[in-house]
Amino acid sequence: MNEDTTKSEAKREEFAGRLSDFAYEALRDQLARGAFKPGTKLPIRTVAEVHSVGSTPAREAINRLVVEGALVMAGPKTVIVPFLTLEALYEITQMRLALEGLASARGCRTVTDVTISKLLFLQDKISLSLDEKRYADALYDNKEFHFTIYRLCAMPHLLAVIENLWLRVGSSFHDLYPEFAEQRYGVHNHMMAIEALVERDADSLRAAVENDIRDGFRRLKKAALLRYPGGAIPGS
Amino acid sequence: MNEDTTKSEAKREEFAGRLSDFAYEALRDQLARGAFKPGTKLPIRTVAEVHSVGSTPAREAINRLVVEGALVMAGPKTVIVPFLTLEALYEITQMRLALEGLASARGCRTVTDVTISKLLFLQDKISLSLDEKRYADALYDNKEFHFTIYRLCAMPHLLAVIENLWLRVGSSFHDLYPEFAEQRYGVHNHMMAIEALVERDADSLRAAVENDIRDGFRRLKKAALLRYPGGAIPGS
DNA sequence: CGTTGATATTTGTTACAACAAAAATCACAA
DNA sequence: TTGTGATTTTTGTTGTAACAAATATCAACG
Repeated sequence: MNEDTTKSEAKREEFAGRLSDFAYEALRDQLARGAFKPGTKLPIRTVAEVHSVGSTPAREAINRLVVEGALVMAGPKTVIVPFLTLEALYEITQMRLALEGLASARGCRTVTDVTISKLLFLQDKISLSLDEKRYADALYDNKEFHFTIYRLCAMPHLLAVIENLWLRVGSSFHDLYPEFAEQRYGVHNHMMAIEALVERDADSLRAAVENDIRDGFRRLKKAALLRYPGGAIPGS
Repeated sequence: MNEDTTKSEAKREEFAGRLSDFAYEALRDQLARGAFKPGTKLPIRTVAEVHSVGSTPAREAINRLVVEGALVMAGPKTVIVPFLTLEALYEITQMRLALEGLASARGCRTVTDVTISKLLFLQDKISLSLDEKRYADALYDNKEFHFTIYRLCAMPHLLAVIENLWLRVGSSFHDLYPEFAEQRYGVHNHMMAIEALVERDADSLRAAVENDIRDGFRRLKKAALLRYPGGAIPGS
């Protein structure tokens, strides 16, 4: 655990539902935001105390994230935030290309004007966030942009798998925002995607989405190599 | 639970490792084999008793399978073996086409003669099993055939996701063996795949694998519709 | 200064019990 | 027979404690 994990007893008290879900969502959001440095250990009792839940819900939340691949076991009794090797990042990127390409191509024909308006609105927000160097906001709306497209295909199981892939790479963004986002990443690809949607051109849409994913991979790779000059990011 | 779940205290006693893992593997193998009828309820205490473990490991095993999508929640307190709707089956098939196509195309160039021999051997076993109507054995070796190809690409994360997709459709095979396997399903596609590997032709290999997946989907659909004439298999 | 080995601490695992909520049962009425 | 409502049973959730195993600590030694 690290400095970012402040006791959130207040939030927990107003949370309706299972404590396991509360702990899971709290941890997952932190991971997606890159709040943890790769390698950070997450012991049950610490997670339990930080989020003001018993050890059973804490254990359950951690286990779930391990099953989803968002956390990994570094020993028989140690769960850590994963270091993503370049190989692993590449694999996940290949899966993203295949599945997000599929989702966007499938959804293209069902697009409506309100969706296109929403995408334009989101793209404006992203640009503004980048201008003001609010990288976390930009990343959040970037995700919303993508999933607004993917939701068009109405394939919930596919969506769930894609969401899982995003979660897995999320933890790699720790402290990489500036380098990652510096060059207005994605703006051009996003506009291409919107144009493809306007024209109901599934092939163009898929191409734009794939370009965006490849672009993101290159940028993330570059930013990571800048921080871990050894070559590959160690671990897995 | 049903007739197939006999107390397996003996196996549990000789099992080294966490009881959660023991319970998980036991349940998962039953699911993959289609041992449960869709809709079967799996209460914690029952699973615990059947596999001779406490309720904590049983709960953990069930939760893990729910996260993996192999079991689903039918109510706030009820976990069941999922009914697979035609829509869900179609979605998973689309993902399989994308990911297993990716894996086979990537692995094609690294194939060796020993792998090809293994595939020929497996295909012989499959044919023999079908001759003798040992459908479960045929299905087992069919899986081994596919994953022998997929392992060639050396992408463990991709493999894990594919394995998960197989697990999710596994439970739909309950009592469908005869209809599903009757027409020597897959023989031709498998031979095409082997020939493509011999020629190191990635495109042909991908095509053969995709054909096999589509064929399986059609057969499963036909067999399921035969049993649930209403149209779609209800639930999710 | 680095290694090794023993000791102390931390940590995951599991069983269990109490509680609240959901699901099943059953009787009764339409 | 069917729907409905109350009652009984089942079931998931959570906290806790005991245990064993792994990890961290630290001192002695090369």
